[in-house]
Amino acid sequence: MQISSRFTVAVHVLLCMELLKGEHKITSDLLASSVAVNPVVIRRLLQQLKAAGIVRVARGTGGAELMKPAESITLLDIYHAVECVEEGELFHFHENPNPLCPVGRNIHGVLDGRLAQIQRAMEREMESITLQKLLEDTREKICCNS
Amino acid sequence: MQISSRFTVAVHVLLCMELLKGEHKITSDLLASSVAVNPVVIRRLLQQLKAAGIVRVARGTGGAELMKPAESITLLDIYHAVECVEEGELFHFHENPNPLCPVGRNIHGVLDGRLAQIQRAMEREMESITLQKLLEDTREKICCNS
DNA sequence: TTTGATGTACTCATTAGAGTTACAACAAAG
DNA sequence: CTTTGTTGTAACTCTAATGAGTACATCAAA
Repeated sequence: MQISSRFTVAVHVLLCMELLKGEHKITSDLLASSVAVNPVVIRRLLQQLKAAGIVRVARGTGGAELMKPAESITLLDIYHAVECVEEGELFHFHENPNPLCPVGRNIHGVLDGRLAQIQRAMEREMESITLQKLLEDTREKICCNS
Repeated sequence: MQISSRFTVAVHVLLCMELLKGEHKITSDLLASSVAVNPVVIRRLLQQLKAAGIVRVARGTGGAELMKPAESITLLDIYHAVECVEEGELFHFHENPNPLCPVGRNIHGVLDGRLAQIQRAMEREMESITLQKLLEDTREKICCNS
């Protein structure tokens, strides 16, 4: 299975928030129109980002903004905020291997560490990419094609 | 979402094939009993591993075995064999960002490379782990607890 | 011809994701 | 204190992927 599109949508939304602030009030409708999904999907996503301390959302009056500087928000933070699965659980392990089989009895002991190692490699890479870098890349591209 | 348990089941199955050969004929029933799933699930999995050139399955008479030495089978090979998604598609990207928004217009250009970079990190780690290493780890553990 | 496997077509249940509608709760402006 | 424009959230549908299971035709070798 793939990692949910909530992740790429979340990055998209955060970029919008920083790049369009000033020009527009950042409402779920505006974000929904940029991403091209239903506004309710955006609102649900904003709730997850809020719970993770990444954004603030103004109820009533409307509008959302970052709660931290973009340099201190990494792709890993965003990933953890929007992915529902427990930390350290990228891989789905089959539950009840047969303890009577020498392999079934030991498969967890052999594999668990390896799987964690693979996941860590992915997370390290995510951690190395900040929202700030993506903002710079985006600004540069906007310059070229507008 | 998590990576399907087909992956860990596949690793389990391949370890069984090497460690139990000689002692038992490697049938889907035997493997199913060690993994604790339905034999049909195992047969379907073996078809995918066969298509990837990793195993040979004896129709009629029954029995399965590796087609390559365990040193030359990596976790990445197994992952590619059993995961249905296209190569390079760990992340699910939202399809139609709004080209009228400067962010929507550029989000693919900004993110695609980064996502590929993250996925490569994961795949490099998978590639570094061979079935042979896992076999050695398993033999060692079996020694200790039998 | 018997035997014990595999290969595969079905059906079914469960789960996660995503889309949509509807509406109560809310904050600020008038 | 009422209007206005939003957010927060419940309820529902739809789709796709996974996984479980049954049944049976196909097959190879004894």
